[in-house]
Amino acid sequence: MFSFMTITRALSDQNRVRILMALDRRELCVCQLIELLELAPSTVSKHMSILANARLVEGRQDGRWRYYRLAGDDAPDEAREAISWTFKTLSKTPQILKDAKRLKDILKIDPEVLCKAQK
Amino acid sequence: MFSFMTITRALSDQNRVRILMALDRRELCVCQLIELLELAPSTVSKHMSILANARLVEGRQDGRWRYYRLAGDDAPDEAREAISWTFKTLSKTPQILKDAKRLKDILKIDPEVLCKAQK
DNA sequence: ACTATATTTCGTCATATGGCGAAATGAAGG
DNA sequence: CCTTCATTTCGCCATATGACGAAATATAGT
Repeated sequence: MFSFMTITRALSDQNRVRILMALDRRELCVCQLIELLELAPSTVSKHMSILANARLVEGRQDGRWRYYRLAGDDAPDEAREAISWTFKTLSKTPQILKDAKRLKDILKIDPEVLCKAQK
Repeated sequence: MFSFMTITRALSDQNRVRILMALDRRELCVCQLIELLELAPSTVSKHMSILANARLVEGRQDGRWRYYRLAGDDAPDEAREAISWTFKTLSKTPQILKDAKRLKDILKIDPEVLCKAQK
């Protein structure tokens, strides 16, 4: 029950759900998520720790950057099922389609440049 | 997206999830849920309105009593899928089994008597 | 080692949420 | 219509949550 509640509480914030959906079939670094959501770095970082704590995402360090991706096969069933329910439900919604479109542009920018531009 | 968030926010409270699970294959009146959760009537009532608003449960008036049951076929797919994910995930957990056991005893008591005893 | 910089942690604030009791509402029966 | 009583609504309080900026941390390159 505890891990279920951790998942539902993680999913109960719109920005975290948008992050989850943005990670569809690719990993993103924190500064790319900052750019997408237009939130402060510290806020996004907090969201990522909540999502990671619920085992919905996994982080990977690559040099100065930290990349996050959706939970893989090693994650608990509960988390993987939550992810597929979320995707099944939201893939075609306006907000998520809008984010996907915006992400296309963000991904064109070299992360190096993107991060610098954020200062 | 809005209705999805309404559902995840409804599911993000443990007492509401316990209520949902208690409604497995039967309807219950508010005073029975009060007895199960040991919360104030006003608190349970609020929880029910949040669950109903998310279309996870439906209410039915029967005399002085109001009965709630899980959303049926008329509910949106999102809600029905949320319910089945919840049941699939939690049916065998200690808290829910404990509640089911306690409910057996509560159901033995005539609602009329139960309500009076709560005053 | 020193500097630059991507991310996290910490402290703080405003708002949201869950809890209760008191009062309002609505249905049944005198 | 008046009372009873199950439930809801309202007002309040304590705590939780999401936001930010400043400071701390960690890594790459010099």
